[in-house]
This record gives sequence, structure tokens and C-alpha cells, in this order.
Amino acid sequence: MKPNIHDVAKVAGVSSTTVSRVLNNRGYISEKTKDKVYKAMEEINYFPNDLARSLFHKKTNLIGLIIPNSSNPFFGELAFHIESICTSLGYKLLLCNSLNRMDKEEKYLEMLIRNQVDGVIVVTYNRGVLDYHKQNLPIVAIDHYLSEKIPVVGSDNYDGGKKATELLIKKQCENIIHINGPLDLETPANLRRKAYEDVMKGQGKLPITYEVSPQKSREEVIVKLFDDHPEVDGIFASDDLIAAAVITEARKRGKDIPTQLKVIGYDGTETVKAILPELTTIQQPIDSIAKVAIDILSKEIEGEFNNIEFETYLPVKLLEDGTT
Amino acid sequence: MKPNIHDVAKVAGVSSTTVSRVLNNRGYISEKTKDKVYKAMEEINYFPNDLARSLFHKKTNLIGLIIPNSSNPFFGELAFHIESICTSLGYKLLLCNSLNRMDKEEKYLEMLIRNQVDGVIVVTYNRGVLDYHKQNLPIVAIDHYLSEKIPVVGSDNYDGGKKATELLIKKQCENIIHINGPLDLETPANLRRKAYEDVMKGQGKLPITYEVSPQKSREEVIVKLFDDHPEVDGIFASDDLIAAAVITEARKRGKDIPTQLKVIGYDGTETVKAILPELTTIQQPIDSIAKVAIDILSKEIEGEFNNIEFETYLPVKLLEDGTT
DNA sequence: CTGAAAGCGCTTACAG
DNA sequence: CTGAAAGCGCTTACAG
Repeated sequence: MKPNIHDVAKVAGVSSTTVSRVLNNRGYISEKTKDKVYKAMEEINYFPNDLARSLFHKKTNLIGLIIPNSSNPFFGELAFHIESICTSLGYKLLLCNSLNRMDKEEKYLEMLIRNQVDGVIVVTYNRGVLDYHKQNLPIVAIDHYLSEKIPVVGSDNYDGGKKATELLIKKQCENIIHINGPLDLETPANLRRKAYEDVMKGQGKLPITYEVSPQKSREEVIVKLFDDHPEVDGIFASDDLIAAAVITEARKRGKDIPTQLKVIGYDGTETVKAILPELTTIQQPIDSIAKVAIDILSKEIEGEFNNIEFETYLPVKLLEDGTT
Repeated sequence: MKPNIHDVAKVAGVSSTTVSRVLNNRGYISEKTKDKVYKAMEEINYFPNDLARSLFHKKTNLIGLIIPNSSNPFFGELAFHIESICTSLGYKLLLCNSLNRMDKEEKYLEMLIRNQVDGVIVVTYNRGVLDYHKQNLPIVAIDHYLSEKIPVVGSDNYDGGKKATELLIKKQCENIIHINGPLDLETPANLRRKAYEDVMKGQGKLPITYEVSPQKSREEVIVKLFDDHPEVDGIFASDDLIAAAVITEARKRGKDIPTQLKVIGYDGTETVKAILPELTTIQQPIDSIAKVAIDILSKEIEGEFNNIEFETYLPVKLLEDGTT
């Protein structure tokens, strides 16, 4: 059986109140007593039970993180940064992979509430999930505006889409096509597409967007794109994984990159930079997103609602390399 | 203030004992009472406090996962699979990124103990961390044998190294060099190196290993390797990220892959397969590793120590593609 | 079929 | 400087 505070008290020959005081360094305790208690704790290998503490304090120092999938490099890196910052602040992280499924998101949210988390960081593209549980739980959303009451932190997707499209134009591409994720989910990628369309129209060009979805895989869509549009000479993909698949297919078809086809991706994770460094891409500041999200969540937790920024869109960076 | 079981009881006009019984579906309760209680819970938006439940039951359904870094695709995918399986079993996951640092691992372990986790899954290459806290906490190690008492689940690293080296030999490589991670950490990659050396020696060839470390980056090491050994025509990298960097550097030097240089990596994550599908690699069964690790941990938690396999090494698979 | 009481492991106001 | 008591939100053996 694990020792508890009474076991420590017995060994040290004091009351459990005193042990608790030593533990929390609270009130006056004689050095002698302190020593006795510390020795007793060590002797019986005592660790305080944070469950009991949390129950009393009504604060768990637990944060829930709901992301679609930590396998994706973007979310894997986001989870890493968020966890690191949480730990440095004394918070612990409960990880939840929702696969972007609303039913899972709701179940996770209920689980987090039952576990009394102090706050939740959520990356969801399903509006409305969070209204479901009417608890007034501190929440911050990443990447996507959910409701007036929920602060959102992300990066400047419109500017990213603009920068990407403009680069292809500057590089003399005549036939620029965009590949995006599911258009029905309200992902931030939709703003990238909007910027693409605006820039194209501004140039008097016709925007064309292909859509990758759970039903149509990256590979399928890209094959169709090349079949439909053999004239394509510039592709802006809404994430780096799609861009990588474009490069693979282009190679198969003997299309040289960047002379015959220029490709630009989106995200610029460390992983992709390591594996495919030649990919030109728009880099999101994942570490800053994590930092700002936790800053805001901490403020919500501490009840400082007055100086909270409700929408933060951090700047993105063009990383130019060999594929353009 | 969040409602508690007494609030529900008051609204429903019953005792809190009865509410608890309804909540746990335990003992006989009249349908009428059940209904009243459910209505009351809904009315005041009640969710049970799992902290209090856990405190009573001395079981939290919390699992701790300590990995080096969820940014790395291998660990990101491992975390994903572990979390998914945990959730399907009613466990919740506390994520810890140790950066392979022993001091962090120890702090995380203490945190997990204080939080009363039911068990811990740990990927560490620092022997001895776990002896530190002498709690008899259910633990399972992934990828690395830590002590007689701790079951380990991994894949067959020796066979992976053997398969990789043999492929390069079969493909007529004359000068095969191996690149490994830090040799002082007892990583599973060391077994891959051992297999490489054995196969090389068996062929009457001299094994040569270059070491990537926190001090010497992948890029640095690879540049040196090519400078030292312009004759190299086969490289076996102990992970896919190193293999990718080899490919990048080879391209810079105008060495054609696979005609002048053949490259094989290790891990075969979904991410790398998506971004660099032409990479030949040895694939680890990440999902099975996760599955078996949790199976074993569950058994430890339930106290079924009799039918636990203490060492499990799952088979790896050669994925042959364009780089060889 | 239902309730009062004790207890899970802590903490803190209150006394002394 | 130290201790007894009440309470955080639950659950369950025991009565009835």
C-alpha cells in the first residue's frame, strides 16, 4: 500500500497537520520538526497524492489538448511545444486525438470536464462542438474561429495563401492550380484558397482548386489534376504533405521541377524541412502559436479576462527553396 | 460553481447515496427514481467529478507516456496509436516529452506518481531512471531493455539491421557505410549497427560507422562522410531522417541515386512514406508495438503477472523502393 | 428500494 | 510552534 500523510506523521511523531504544513512550507514550523518530517518521508518513500490536493483546491493543473492527429507533423510539433510550455508552467497535459470527428471531440471534451482540467486547448474545424457542454471552462482554439466567446490563435492564412500565389506568379507560372483539403470543413486552409483566388482574379486568371478529402486521396486527386491539366506549371498545395505527393507524381511523369513545374507547400514543419529541404513552403510559427495559446489560456484560468486578445494571427514566413 | 452530487440530490428530492447508485447503476433503484435523478442531472448540467471517484477507488485510469519528442514522426505516430488504444480501453493519456534527458525523465516520473497514474509507458535510453522511484508502479518499456523487472516491447532491431545491410550487398554495393545515432545512449539503433557489422564482417568487409549526436548534426556528419569516403556506394542510415539528409547531400554532390549511391533508412513511418515515398527503408510495426505495450501494461495493472511476456520483439519489414 | 455514516488523502481556518 | 476538526466530491458497506 502506498504510504499516506498519516503514515509519515506516525513515523515522524507529529500530527498530519504538521506534515502537511511542512509539505506546503506554510506557517511556522521548527527546523527540528521539518527535519524529522523530511526524514520520515524519505524513509517510507512518500509522495503526496495530487488527486487529493486537487480535490481540495479545485484546481488540477491539468490542461486538455484536443488535436486531430499527432501523427501529422504539424500537430506532432504543436503538441510538443504545447507540452513543453505547459510543463515549464507546472501544468500537465492530457492528449486527445480526435481525428477531426465531432463525436470524438465531444466525448473527449466530456472526459476532460469530468477530470476537472483547468483548461482546454482545441484544434477543431467543427463549429459548435464546444457549445455542447455549457460549462464555463477556459478554452482557447487554435487555427480556427469557433465563437465570439472563444479566443483563437493562429497564423495569417490569407497572407500565406497570398505570398504563395504571388511567388508562383513572380516566377512566371502561367497555369497555377491550387490543391486544398476538404472544403466543407471550415479549416484555415480555406482562407489560403481565398487568397489564391483573389490573387489569381487580380491577375485576370481563372483560379482552379482541386480538393483532397477522406474520399479522394492525395494521390488520386493529383493524378486527375495532371490528366485534366497537362499545361499546369505551378501548384500551390495547402499543406506540405500534398506538395510532396505532387513532387512524387511529377517525377513519375517526367516533369522537371522547378523548370517545368513549380511547387509550393504550406506549414514548414521541422520534419518536412528535414526530409524534403528543397520544398518551397509557407512556414507557420508553431512555437509562437503554442506560446500565445497558453498565455491566453493561463489568463483565462487566472480569471484575467480583461487583457485577453480574442483573435491573434501570427505572421507566416516564405521559405524559398529548390521546388520553385 | 460546478454542481455536485448533493445538488443533484436536492433537485431530484433524493439522497446523494441514491444519486450515486443511479450514476453507477448499482443496486436496485426504481425506474421512477432513476428518471428523476437523470432529469435533475441534465437540468443542472451535472458531470461527475472523476477526481473524487479516483480518490475513492485508488484507480485513476490515467496512463503516463514518456517519449523523447512528439515532433519526431516515429514518436508522434507512436503517441497517436497509444492514445487511441488507451481511449478505446477507457484510459486517459498524460503526455511527457523528455528530450531523452534523464533529469526530465525523473521529474516526469515523479509527477506521474503524484498524479496516481495506473501505469507508465516509457521510451527511454537512460538505464536506471526507473529504479529511482521505488514504487511498484506498473511500467512497460518500449524499444529498450531496462531491467529484469520491466517488460520491454520493441521490434527486431538486429534483423532490421541485417535486412538493410544484406539488401545493399545484394544490390552489389562495394563500400557500405553505416550512420548511427549517439553510440553512448543505449538506443535500439545500436543493435542495428551490430547487425551491420556482423554482416559486413561475414562478407570480409570492413564496417565503418559514422555517429550523429547532439554535438555533430546530421548534415555535418554526412558532409564528412562523403569527404572521407568518396568511394561510398551504399549507406544504411539508422533512421529515415538521416537517410533523407543523405539523399539531399548526395544530390548536391551530383551523386545519382540509386545508380551511384544506394540509400536505405529505418522506421518507415506514415509521414516519411508520404513525403519521401521513394526511400527504401526498414519499417517498424508502430501500431503493433503500441498494442502489445498496452496489453502488457493492462495485465500489470490488473495484477496478472503470470502470463506476461517480458521481452517482445516484433518483426520488421523491408520496404524496397527507388533509393536502392 | 433508499438513506446516514464513514472514509479515500489531502488542506486550512481555528484554537491553544 | 503544533493539533483536532471539518470538508473537497465521491462511493459503499450497513441498516432498515
